Amino acid sequence: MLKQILLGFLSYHSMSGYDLKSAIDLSTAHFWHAHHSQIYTILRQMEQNGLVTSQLIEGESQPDRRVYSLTPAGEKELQTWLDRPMTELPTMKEAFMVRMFFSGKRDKASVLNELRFQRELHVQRLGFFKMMMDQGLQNAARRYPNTESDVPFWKATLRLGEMYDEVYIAWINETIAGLEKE
Amino acid sequence: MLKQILLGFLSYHSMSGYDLKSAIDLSTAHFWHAHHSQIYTILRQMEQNGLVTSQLIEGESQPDRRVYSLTPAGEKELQTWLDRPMTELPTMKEAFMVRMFFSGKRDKASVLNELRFQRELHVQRLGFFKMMMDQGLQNAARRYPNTESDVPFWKATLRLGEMYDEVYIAWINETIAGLEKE
DNA sequence: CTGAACATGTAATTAGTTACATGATTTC
DNA sequence: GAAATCATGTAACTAATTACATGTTCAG
Repeated sequence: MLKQILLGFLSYHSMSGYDLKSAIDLSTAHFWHAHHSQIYTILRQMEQNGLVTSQLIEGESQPDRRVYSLTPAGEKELQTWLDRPMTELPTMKEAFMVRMFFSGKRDKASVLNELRFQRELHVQRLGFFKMMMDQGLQNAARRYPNTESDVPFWKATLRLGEMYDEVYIAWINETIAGLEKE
Repeated sequence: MLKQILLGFLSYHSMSGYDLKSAIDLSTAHFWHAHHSQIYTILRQMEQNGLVTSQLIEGESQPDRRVYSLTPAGEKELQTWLDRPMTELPTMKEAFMVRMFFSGKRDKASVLNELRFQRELHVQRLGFFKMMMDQGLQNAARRYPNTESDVPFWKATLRLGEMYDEVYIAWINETIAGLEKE
């Protein structure tokens, strides 16, 4: 999956591993994140497979950068993947639910604390999503050409982030209320 | 994470890898699933580390079963994990959002089809959640002793599944409407 | 007689995380 | 003078997926 993300970003324009890491952190991280180590590794791999090419750009005062560009093969790979619709439910991995599932014998107060802490984290991220919705997206779109048609889709993924955190917060409130009245 | 799930289920009562796989499919799969190959591998691993013990039970007409039980060390491991609250947001991996994010240049009709297909899948799963909420949970709790205090937590994770699918369906409707009016 | 359910495993591969490793420049 | 940002990589390890492999019983 990370391969597709890198191909996708490189289809907007050429960039370095560092740039890709920043782009991911600012946009896809809430539904798919990556460590820089994995990004650099996969970029090298894709280069060997002819999906991207790289060019080392020497910086005088800044560190050198290795800038990657899509090859026609890489572009085709991305298109092929996009053209094959997903026909299953995406699988989730939600560590917090695992904890909740097995919390029946835990001290109730500490479960409540953990829930409140999680709620705070979701509230914070929700704020970030709202801020991005207002400002971040416009800036991103202006920076690069030919991304007008992408904006509604970027916005849609952000919107799910918002809705998800809202529902998660509602779920925490409901769960806290349920535990307290027992 | 799967290790904790296996420890958690074994804390209810002893069971085989096959049983664990079924239990996961019926309960935690929507927030954490596992293939049988991984389950069997981790059980062996945990046995070597002294967290569980196993006993081969020969079946005359049925195949042999290897039944695993928690050791005191395993129980302690589970408790230690439960007692250390989660202080970060759980990381998500949502392949469908990756597709959406990069769908700006796709044929609009095929994106709409994919969205409608996903909606159908969520509607189906939502039905399953509602059914489990009504019937499944009671049966599960009755089957095993000392799980009364766990029921509200099982229910809570199911409830999040419900809420999540509901919000996902709402998001799909919103997204389809947005794309259609463009 | 066909498929589902029962039942368990290994091997190969891919993906992802954590740790190790370095070093300049800019901002507070 | 310290911390953040820029910038790239490798190594070790853990986790997860896919494929290979086998065999019985029961229901329709």
